Amino acid sequence: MAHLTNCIAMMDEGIGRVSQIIPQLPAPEARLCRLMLMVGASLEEELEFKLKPHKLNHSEFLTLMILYSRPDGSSTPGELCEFATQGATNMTRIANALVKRGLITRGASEEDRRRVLIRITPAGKRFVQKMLPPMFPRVATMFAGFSDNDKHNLSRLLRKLAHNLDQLNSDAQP
Amino acid sequence: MAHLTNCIAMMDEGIGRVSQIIPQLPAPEARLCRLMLMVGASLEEELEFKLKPHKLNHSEFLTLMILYSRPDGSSTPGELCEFATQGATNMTRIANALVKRGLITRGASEEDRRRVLIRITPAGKRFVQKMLPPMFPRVATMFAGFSDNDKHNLSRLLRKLAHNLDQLNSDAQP
DNA sequence: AATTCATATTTCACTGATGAAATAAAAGAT
DNA sequence: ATCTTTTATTTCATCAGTGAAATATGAATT
Repeated sequence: MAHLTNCIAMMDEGIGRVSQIIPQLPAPEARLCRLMLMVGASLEEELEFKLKPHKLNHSEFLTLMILYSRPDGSSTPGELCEFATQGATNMTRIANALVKRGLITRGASEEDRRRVLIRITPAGKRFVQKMLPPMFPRVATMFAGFSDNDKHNLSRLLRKLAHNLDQLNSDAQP
Repeated sequence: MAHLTNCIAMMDEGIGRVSQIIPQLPAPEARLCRLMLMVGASLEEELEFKLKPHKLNHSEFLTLMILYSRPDGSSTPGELCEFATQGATNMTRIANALVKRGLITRGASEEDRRRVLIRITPAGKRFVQKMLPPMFPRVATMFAGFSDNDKHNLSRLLRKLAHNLDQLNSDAQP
């Protein structure tokens, strides 16, 4: 039963008590942080759960989806590293796995022959088109009871939060 | 520079193109999912980063904070497992680590002697009171530009999402 | 009192991810 | 032509987390 709801209730009480001991605590913001962390982790779990039957992990799925979403179905390891937030070593591994399953191909770029061109195969496209639709119902259920306004607002606020996080991280490495 | 913002822009275009190929895709919901995942992961990173200097990982910190936030400063492994979303094996390890550092103690419960009573020590309380305040500025910065209304809305929407996720997971194991 | 259940720990093994440094190949700069 | 930089891969070593099953102890049930 209601695991997240439980944890959230407990967190609410906890932060309430802590902010009595430490009044400088920015309690509403701390609550939002914890909420984001809990819900984010739960969502991550849910995703990995849906991917397991297809023998994909999050990074592999993300990489494949990036390629699928490209007009020409292709990219380079470097670019994929950035968007999938992975180190180069890992991207090599991910590509290895996807190549082995025939979902992508690796080839040398024409213009710059240091670069490797990664391209989704027809089989890769079919694979995505087959695995994606069964996820839709659960995704829709997650946002059951959200009005269009709610969705718009959540989107706006998450983007604002993302922007602030980028600021934080750019100040860190000058 | 703006890593998250970059990834988000790319995700927006990507989902736009995918939903042209697969019209049944619930695009706004899929965008919200990806946003949650990206921002959640970034927040997680930020937290681990702040914890590193104190040689704590997320679970250890969370466990310590739960104890700190209790009126009597105590709990049991079983309860901590639930709220920290950890297996029993792991909780034993976490407790070991915190005991070794003198932040908590382990003792047998009076009422039920199968149970172990875990209690934060005065040193543990001092530790928390010392490590917490330096985090406040960064937490506040994350929500810079959020009106009270924004915060209230974000909180409300995250809780609603959490509730829906709980539903999803309870339907799964009947 | 014997059996079953609940709680926590220990042992063991494994998986998964990670990443630094060395290597290779090609482009760009001097 | 040589040196430097960019890009990707390989090698190697680890680390972190995880978790199932066996063990130990005490409570609850019969």
